[in-house]
Amino acid sequence: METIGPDELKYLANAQSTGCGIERTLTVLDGKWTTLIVRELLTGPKRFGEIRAALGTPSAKTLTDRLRSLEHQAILTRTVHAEVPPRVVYALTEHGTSLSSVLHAMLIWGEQHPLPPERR
Amino acid sequence: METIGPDELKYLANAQSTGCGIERTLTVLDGKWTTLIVRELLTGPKRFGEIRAALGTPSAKTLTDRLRSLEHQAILTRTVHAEVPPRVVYALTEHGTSLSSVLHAMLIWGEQHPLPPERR
DNA sequence: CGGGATCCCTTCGGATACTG
DNA sequence: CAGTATCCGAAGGGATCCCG
Repeated sequence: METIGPDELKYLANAQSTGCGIERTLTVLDGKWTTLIVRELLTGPKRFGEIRAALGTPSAKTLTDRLRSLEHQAILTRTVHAEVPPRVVYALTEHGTSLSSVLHAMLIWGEQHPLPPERR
Repeated sequence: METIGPDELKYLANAQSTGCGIERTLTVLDGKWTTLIVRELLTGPKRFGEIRAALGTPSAKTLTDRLRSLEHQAILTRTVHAEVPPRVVYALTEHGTSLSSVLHAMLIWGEQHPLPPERR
């Protein structure tokens, strides 16, 4: 259950010769917060403030930058409700939701492997 | 085949409340090159120069930094062969090899999702 | 409330030169 | 060959102030 089978390994081996889908995934999941934003939205659409609070309050600028990036890549949508005060809701697209497979793999790995003595 | 099932989703939902294994995985797979290094070594131990060439020749300093980081986290081992010229071989530990599940998920996702019109 | 505009500091990562 | 040492520019990300 830990590692993948021989077939998948061969698949990975082959991938390294090509442009490699891994690099594409890394491009999308770039930056310190991106992955966590996606994780947050997997449970449903959320407002700017909700996302911010859930992640440990990164700076507004940083969060805005990341959200814009994901929006441009069609990972999520941004909806502004013309109210006072304004309400902005972010929701994953189908494209973004499909990232759940990657996040799930990360979650499983992280849980099964406690941090080693040293880091960095 | 795209997304995960309802059970796994619920699992992810729960995870966001906790410290979250995802963050641990992100800590390990930090930086621009780390993930690619692991991918490279999944096919077997390799020398410094081999890794460098395979990744598109990052600077020696950068690669050294990443390799040291992974070594400290017990993701890989570094073996120096006392020869002239020296030969240094990097190999994944069992711990490192187990990351293949994560890399595999990334590979699949990247292949199934061509880059959107815009990036960043 | 959800930003936009600035300013600023830290970190990442590349370039170059040198060494065991 | 596989580094180490040093310098450096670019980008990431935080803090603060202001606005619709």
